[in-house]
Amino acid sequence: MGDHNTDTEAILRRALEASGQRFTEQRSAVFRFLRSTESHPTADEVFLRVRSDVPGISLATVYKSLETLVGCGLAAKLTYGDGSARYDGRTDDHHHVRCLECGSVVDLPGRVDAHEVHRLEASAEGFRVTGVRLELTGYCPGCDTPTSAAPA
Amino acid sequence: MGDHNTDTEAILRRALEASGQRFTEQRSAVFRFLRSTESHPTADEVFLRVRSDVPGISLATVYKSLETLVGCGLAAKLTYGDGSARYDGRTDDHHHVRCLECGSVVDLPGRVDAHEVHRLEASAEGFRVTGVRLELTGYCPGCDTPTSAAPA
DNA sequence: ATCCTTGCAAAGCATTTGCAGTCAC
DNA sequence: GTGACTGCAAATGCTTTGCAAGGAT
Repeated sequence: MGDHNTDTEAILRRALEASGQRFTEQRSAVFRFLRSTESHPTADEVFLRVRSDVPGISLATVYKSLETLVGCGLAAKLTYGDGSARYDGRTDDHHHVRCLECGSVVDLPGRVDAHEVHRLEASAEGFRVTGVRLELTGYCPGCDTPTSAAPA
Repeated sequence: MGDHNTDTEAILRRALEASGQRFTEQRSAVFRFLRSTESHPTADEVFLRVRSDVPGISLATVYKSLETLVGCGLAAKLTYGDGSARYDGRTDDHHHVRCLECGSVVDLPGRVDAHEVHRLEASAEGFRVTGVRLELTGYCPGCDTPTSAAPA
């Protein structure tokens, strides 16, 4: 059946090799953590967490590793207007809901209809469209309380 | 028929007054420029351009004015992972296409079907959804050349 | 007259970079 | 052995902030 950690490592090795880059403990730990969580962590959160696997790792290396993973197509970078970027270990096409209060980002199970996307693409005259990004915004269960951010 | 500049100024005055803020030449110039362009300028671009109307204006004031406009609902802030935020004077719900090469952002005429959005909202369990953001990415006519960013 | 805004300069923060030592291949 | 990677610290670039002077109501 294949060991999960072994698979993950093999995926990383293959992707790195394909672009002439080297497999390192640091990159591996960052990749493993990203794959293991659905929390869309910031670089700093990855740093804090990965320190338990690779004690001496530096924040700069975490940034570099994340950038490498994004470059290999093994992770995605999510940017909102709220301070730091977040990273997503899921590489399949999917959407997110984001809480405007606490900033948490959650995966959506559904996907926007491809026909709709094509229709919009057709109106993007002159552009060669290569991607779509869709994001819902609102308030998560924990933040949607009478005391915080009451509806208009 | 209504004078366009007068209308724009009245809109701003009303919105500012509603939130206890004051009408100033600087805010007016920033708002006027944002309304007059479809280029989704960065704060710095707004600054450079608005200097011809208000010679002594500072970059800090441009940032503050933009923030004020966003707060009043008279502008929107667009954030991508590429350096600086961009500002949009259109406040109606619409989508964008963004060039991955040069960073230009263009308005899309169409809108994603509301039923599709509701379907996705339904899958965002626990969240109270208040907004959608959809963005196409790709290469604009000027950047989509054989020499730059050849397809895979 | 009140107190919101401005402009300036300094601070803040996330991210990137230069470089010497180290490690993967 | 070679060239890529790491860790450190300094640098960068966008944005925000503190404060005194100026301006809107």
